[in-house]
Amino acid sequence: MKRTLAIETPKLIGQEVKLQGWVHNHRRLGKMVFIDLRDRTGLIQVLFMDALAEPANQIRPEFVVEITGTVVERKGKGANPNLPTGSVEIHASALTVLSTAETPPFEINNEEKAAAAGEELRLEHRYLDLRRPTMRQRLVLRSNVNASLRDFLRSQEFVEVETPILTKGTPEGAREYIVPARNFPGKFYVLPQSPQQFKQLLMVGGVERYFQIARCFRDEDQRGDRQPEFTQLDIEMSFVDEEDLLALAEKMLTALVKEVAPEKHISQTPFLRLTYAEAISKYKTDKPDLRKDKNDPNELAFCFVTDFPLFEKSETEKKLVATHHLFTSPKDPEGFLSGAVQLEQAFGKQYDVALNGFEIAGGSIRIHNPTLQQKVFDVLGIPKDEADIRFGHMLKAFSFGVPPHGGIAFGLDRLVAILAGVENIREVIAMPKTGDARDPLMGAPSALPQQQLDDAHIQIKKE
RNA sequence: GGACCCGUAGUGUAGCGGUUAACACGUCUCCCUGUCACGGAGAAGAUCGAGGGUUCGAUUCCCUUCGGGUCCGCCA
Repeated sequence: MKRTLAIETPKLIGQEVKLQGWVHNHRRLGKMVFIDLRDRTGLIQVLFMDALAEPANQIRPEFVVEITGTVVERKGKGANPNLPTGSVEIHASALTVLSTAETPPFEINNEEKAAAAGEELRLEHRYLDLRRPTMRQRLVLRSNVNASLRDFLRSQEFVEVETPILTKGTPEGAREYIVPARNFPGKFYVLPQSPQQFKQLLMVGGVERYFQIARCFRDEDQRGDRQPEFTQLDIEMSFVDEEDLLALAEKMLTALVKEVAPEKHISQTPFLRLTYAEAISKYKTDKPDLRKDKNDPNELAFCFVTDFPLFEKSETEKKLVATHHLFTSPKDPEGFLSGAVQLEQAFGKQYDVALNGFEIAGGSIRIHNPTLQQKVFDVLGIPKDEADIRFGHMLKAFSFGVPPHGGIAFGLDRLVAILAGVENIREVIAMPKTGDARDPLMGAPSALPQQQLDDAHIQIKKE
C-alpha cells in the first residue's frame, strides 16, 4: 500500500491508509490508546483499541512506526480545531515498530520547552531539534526563499555560477580560514570571505549578469549571532549604475515577500532612500528601523542607504582605509582623479539595504578605470609592487577590456531570520556553529592524527 | 586580547553557613473508553561541574580549574 501523509487524511474519510512517521505524543485511557503521529506534513491522531491497545501502549515518543487503519471522521466535539487534521483520526488495524528510540534529552514534542533548552544541548542533538515543526518550517521557508530568489534572477537573465572555495588569501578585510596545500609544502589556500574578486572577474569574462547563493567564511571572534560560515546572495552586473542595482534589489525583494511571506506587508514602496549622512543625522545609525509600528510582526520596512564615505580613518593605524572595499568607485570619479574632491569627503557609489534595523545587503559600483584604481591604492598607502602582488590578477584582467560593473550581496541568514520572525540567525541555519565557532554536533574543530598533519606539513607549536 | 555573568535530577528553574536539597515538565509502575498540554495514584532519579581553602560544619563564602553564555576589541 502507498504511504499516506498526515495532511492528506482529512480528504480520505472511510478509506484504508498506511501512515509512517514518528510518535509525537502518547495518551492511554484504559483500553484505548491515542498517539499523535508526526510526519513532515504534521500531526494526525491515531486510535488503538482491542488487541492493538496493549502493543500500542508499549510505544514511546519518537519511535518510528508504520500504521495501517481506517480514516474516520471526528464529529462535533470529537474534532480538534487546533490541528489541521483534527477533523479525522485513524482507527488502527495494524502497527509496526520500524525503530525504537531513547528518551530524548529535551522535550521535542513541546515547542516551548524545547526552545528553552540550552542551545549547546539543542545543537549537539540538532537532528532532534529539527524534528520540531517550527524548526522544519524555518528550513522550508529558507528553501522557499532560495527558490524565489533563483527564479527571479534567472527570469532576469542572471546566470548562477559557482566560484571556488579554495582560493588565495587577501590581507585586506576579515581574517581568513587557511587550508594547507599538501602538494606545496609551506603554502596555503584560504576560504573566501566573499566571492568579491571572482564575481568581478566573471564580469571581465562577459557573464554580465551573475548570481550565487554563496557560502562565505570569516575567522573572526564570534559575537552574538555571527557565524564563521554564512550565506550571501551574491549579485554582480555589467553596464549598470547605482540606480539599476537599487531597482533590481527592490523588485527582487518585493517579489520575494509576495511569494514566500504573503502575510507580511512592506511599509513603503518605492523603498525609502537616505544618504549615509541623512541616516546618521536623523537616526544615528546607518541601518535605521523605520517600521511605523514596531510591535507589528508582519511589517517590513526596507530602506536604501546611499552615498557612503569612500574612506574612513583607521583608529589603530592613523591612515585612511576603505569603508566598503578598495574596488568601490568614487561618486565623482573625475573630481576624485583631478583632486578637486577632498579625500576624506569623497563619497562612494556604495549602498546598503536596511530592513527593520538590520543591514541586510551592501554593494557598490566598482572601479573599472586602472588610473582610478591606482589612485585608490595610492590613497590607501599601498605601494605599487605590493598592489601587484595582491591584486595583480585583477589589474591584469581589467587591462583586457573590463565593462563598467557593480553588484550587491545580501546576508541571507539575516533576511530569512527576519522573515521567520526570529532574533537569532542560528534558528534559520540547519546546523549552525556555537558562539565560539564550535560544532557540537560533529565535534569540530578537532585534533588530527599525526599522519594527516605530516601529509599537510604541519607541526603543532607547543605553547 | 580585555571585561562581566552562569554551572543544583533527563530538561528548565528555586534554594541556602546546619534542609530529608524544593518545584514544574519528562521517565517508570498501576488505574482509567473520547483524550488531544488527558486525568488520577505512586515510584525512581542529584558526587549541588571538578580540585583546594576558610569553618565545628560548605551546595552556600574564598581561590584555582573546567564547561556554558554576554559585551568591548575585531568583522575590507
